[in-house]
Amino acid sequence: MVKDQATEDLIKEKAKVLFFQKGFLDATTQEIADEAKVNRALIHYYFRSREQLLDSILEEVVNRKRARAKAIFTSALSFREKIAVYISAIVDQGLMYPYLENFIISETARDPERANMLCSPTRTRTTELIRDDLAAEIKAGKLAPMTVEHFMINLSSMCNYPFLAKSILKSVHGMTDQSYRKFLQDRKQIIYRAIFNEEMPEVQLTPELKSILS
Amino acid sequence: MVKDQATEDLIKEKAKVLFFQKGFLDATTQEIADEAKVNRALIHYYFRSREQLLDSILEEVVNRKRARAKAIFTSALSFREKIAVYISAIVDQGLMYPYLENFIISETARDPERANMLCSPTRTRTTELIRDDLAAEIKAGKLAPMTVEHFMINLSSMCNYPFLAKSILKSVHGMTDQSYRKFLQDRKQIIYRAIFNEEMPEVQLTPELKSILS
DNA sequence: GGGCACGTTAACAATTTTGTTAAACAAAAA
DNA sequence: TTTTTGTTTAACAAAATTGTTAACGTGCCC
Repeated sequence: MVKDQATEDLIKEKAKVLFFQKGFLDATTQEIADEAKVNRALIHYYFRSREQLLDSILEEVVNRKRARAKAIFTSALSFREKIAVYISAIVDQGLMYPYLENFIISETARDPERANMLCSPTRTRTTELIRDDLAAEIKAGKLAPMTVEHFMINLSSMCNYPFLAKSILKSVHGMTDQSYRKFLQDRKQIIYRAIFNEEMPEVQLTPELKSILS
Repeated sequence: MVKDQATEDLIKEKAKVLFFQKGFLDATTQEIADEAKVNRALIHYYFRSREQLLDSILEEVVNRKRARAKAIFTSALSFREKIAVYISAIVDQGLMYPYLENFIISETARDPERANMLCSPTRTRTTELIRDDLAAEIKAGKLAPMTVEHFMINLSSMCNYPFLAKSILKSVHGMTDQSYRKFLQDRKQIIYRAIFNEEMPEVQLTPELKSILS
């Protein structure tokens, strides 16, 4: 024997390519196996069922998102710099994995239990990491009063929705792939301005942040 | 003979209940037939295939959205009032049909051709209806400069995303159904303020608008 | 080398799902 | 009453999909 973990990782990796990059959200076990060039039975051997493979992928990707958010929001940056980096990270991630959000949305909609599983109370809540910073901004009169929940959702709405609605946007505004990507790049500034009403600062990333965001 | 159009409408109607309200986005033809209490073959008799039933539903719902938007944006209201009404209409629609956006997003992602079909160049583009108003606001210095595309997407992102991410939101912030609905009501003001940086006005709807939005 | 442990494969079984069809049926027209 | 037209039904066929299993292969330890 020589493969072991390697095969399991390969299957997961190729499944993610199908789901997140090729957008084939209802890929069958056969299609996943083909993509990984392995026998379909191996998927069951390693993951028991298609469902559990999806669970495993969903959990991994959500944890990864959480880890990135945590790294950003516990960094030494100023509040507004953190938000700038966060926006940029989400948009960049969307450009790299265009259907990742579709996957998360559609899987949690299909079975809301999954959302609970992923957000157990013991996990770090991103909202808690910015609650005080946000309150300070508001108290200083630099931001219209709102709860941290509304703030976070304004933020993630504007970052994520354009990826979810990709085909509609492209149709409605007659965009090519090229101009769609340009549009998303522009959005980084647009989103920041929509939130803070000022220009987005250039942020110098620490090596640590750089590596976790790559 | 007595049914005809009635049966066809019934099937479509019940399918929409399944998709938009119960959130069963991958309902089978059998499940649709059960919901409508008709024989499954009738679905094929009237709609030929499951796919064409979905097409028909998707087209209807997108046209309906477009018609509402057009009614709002061609009304006699001021620009900011129009936006206030638009926000309110979208959120209310989401409360009524919680999975309608999920349906649109997942169907257009599954087959981007559909998005083209729905947004043919001959259709009225909502963006065109507000382009001039928006330019005037910006010129008057009442709004940060941005293209009408970014403006519209900021708007629809903040309105629609909270419905798409419903289960995640509820998990992350520990919301009940009750508090989730309250949260969405609050968002109307929050979204308006995020865009215009001022309180949302009370708008008196004309009877015509009232009827098309009901 | 022989046996062990694990990975891999092909074949099979079971289920689900879509789409078709021929017959039954019901109302209106002739 | 018979015919005609369009609707509804049950039964069937075909395809797709998931999960299981028994056999096979391959390296490794003794």
